[in-house]
Amino acid sequence: MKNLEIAALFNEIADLLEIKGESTFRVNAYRRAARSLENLAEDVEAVADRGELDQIPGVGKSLAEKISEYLRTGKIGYHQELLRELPHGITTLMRVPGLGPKTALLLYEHLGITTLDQLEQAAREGRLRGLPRMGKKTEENILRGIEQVRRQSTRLPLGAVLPVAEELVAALREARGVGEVSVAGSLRRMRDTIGDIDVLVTASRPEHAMEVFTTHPLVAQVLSRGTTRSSVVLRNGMQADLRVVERSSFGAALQYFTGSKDHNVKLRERAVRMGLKVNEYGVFRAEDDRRVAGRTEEEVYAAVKLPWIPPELREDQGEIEAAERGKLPRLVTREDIRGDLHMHTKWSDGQATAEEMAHAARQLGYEYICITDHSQSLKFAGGVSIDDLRDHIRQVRRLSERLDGITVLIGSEVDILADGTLDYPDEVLRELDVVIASVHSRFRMDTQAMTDRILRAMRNRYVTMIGHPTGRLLGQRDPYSVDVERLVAGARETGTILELNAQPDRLDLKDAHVRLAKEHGVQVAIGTDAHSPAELRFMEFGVGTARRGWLEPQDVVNTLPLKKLLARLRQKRGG
DNA sequence: GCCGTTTTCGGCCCGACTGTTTTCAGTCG
Repeated sequence: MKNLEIAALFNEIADLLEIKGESTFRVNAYRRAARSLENLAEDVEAVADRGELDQIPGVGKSLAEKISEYLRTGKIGYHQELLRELPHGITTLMRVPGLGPKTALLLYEHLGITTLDQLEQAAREGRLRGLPRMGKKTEENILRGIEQVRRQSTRLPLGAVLPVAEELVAALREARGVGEVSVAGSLRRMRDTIGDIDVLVTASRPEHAMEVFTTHPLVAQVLSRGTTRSSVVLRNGMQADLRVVERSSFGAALQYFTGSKDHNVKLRERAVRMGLKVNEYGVFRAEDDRRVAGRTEEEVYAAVKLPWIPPELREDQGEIEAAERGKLPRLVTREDIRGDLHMHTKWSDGQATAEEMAHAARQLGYEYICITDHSQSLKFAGGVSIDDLRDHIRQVRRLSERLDGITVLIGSEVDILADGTLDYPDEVLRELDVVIASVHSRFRMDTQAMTDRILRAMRNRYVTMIGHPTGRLLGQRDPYSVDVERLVAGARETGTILELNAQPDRLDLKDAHVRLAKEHGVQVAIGTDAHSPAELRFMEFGVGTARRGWLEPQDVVNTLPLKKLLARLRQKRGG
């Protein structure tokens, strides 16, 4: 999969063009195409083979040609040309917050700086302050910025950020004079990773809200503090922004700062065509600047003749067109979820008993759960022997009889062995309600072998679903090399469900793949893979990702009531 | 460089904040 490699090259070309002072529109064209490639569910090579590169949003004739060139030669000539004018390292300077293309060029031309190390040294020696528009303060900011880049250059998983954001939101809700409070940005869109936290409030005393925010115990450093916006760095290294907006503009500001950028650009272009102007203060008539909307998001969308669009869809992936035609999906919600089919207990590497998990699930309002401990070969995770599994089956059946208000099913998360066979024989699998087949070993196979391996497991009639189908661990491990399109096609053929694993560092399948599954009529099961009662709450992250993949309740098997679920689970076995 | 209910040229978002300046450039979102 060369999607990310090409996206990175386009981003570097954009940086280089920006440093050269090229038209921002041209620069943005490269950035937009890069984002498109990052979000593409498909292998760009497959798109190229079909001759459909120019169908990718933001990719026209010129960029399609550059993509083909890269696929052919592993290089982009234009990129090489730019690198003959400017050194590669100069773009890394732009990763320092507050340091943009103009400053990068200045540093290079005057001091020959092309690396963070050189920049740090120059700043420490006080050599920056002699340059135009550079003072002592800028020097200090650059040093702090370098530290920030080194400490944490990547985005954090949604699951690590949401609790922190909720703490900030709670503190602001309690602050005197604060009215509305909402997170915005990628957090509100439930992206799998988050770059920074955006919070919006209305406040009768803005300075007090700013005080509460900038002095919160989670704050490590205040970057800026104004009357309408303040920025801080939190203890976890992440940046957080608070904006105070007028009540009459709250909806417009929320829409604006929720993004995504591409969604907003398209929305504003639509507004312009309708003789309107959309900004963070409201929707205005172009002719006389009269405000026609702004208090709520619904109002803003209505002003451009669209229904309200759920934040999870706002990625310019066809949602505006769907809204226009009244074809927005009725997205699945947490309340639609009736049970959780993937969790572990003390029988393998979990922390609680089956009964404790069942009680916790009942608290969440579930009708059913399924206990799915690891299979025998997964020794380090306490894999269950066949004899023990038979005992567990009896115990869970008794437990389910005994408990009121919830049904406990028994299953297993069975290893897919290197050759695609399973870690228990069929006569054991057939006694289980749910068989989740997962890859936990031999990650480094090539695409063909890995895909064949999983497809073989799918062809087993007792395999209900494939667990965490791509094996990624956000920020820790890349997905194993697998052809998701072939997996989806295989799932479709065999009637196998694909899991959307809701562990915050997995979220696997990811949003784009979830959508691909839906488009091919493949159903998904959202499972938490919980290893403790508390982790059952990870369902929220899974639902967020499902919504980003446009899933409706009927696309998710664990929205089914128990009877229908059992029928669905038996379907593949042929009754 | 892309894109099209203003279609093959001429748009493409724009306001807030900082640090330096003495009226604004650079950066960010």
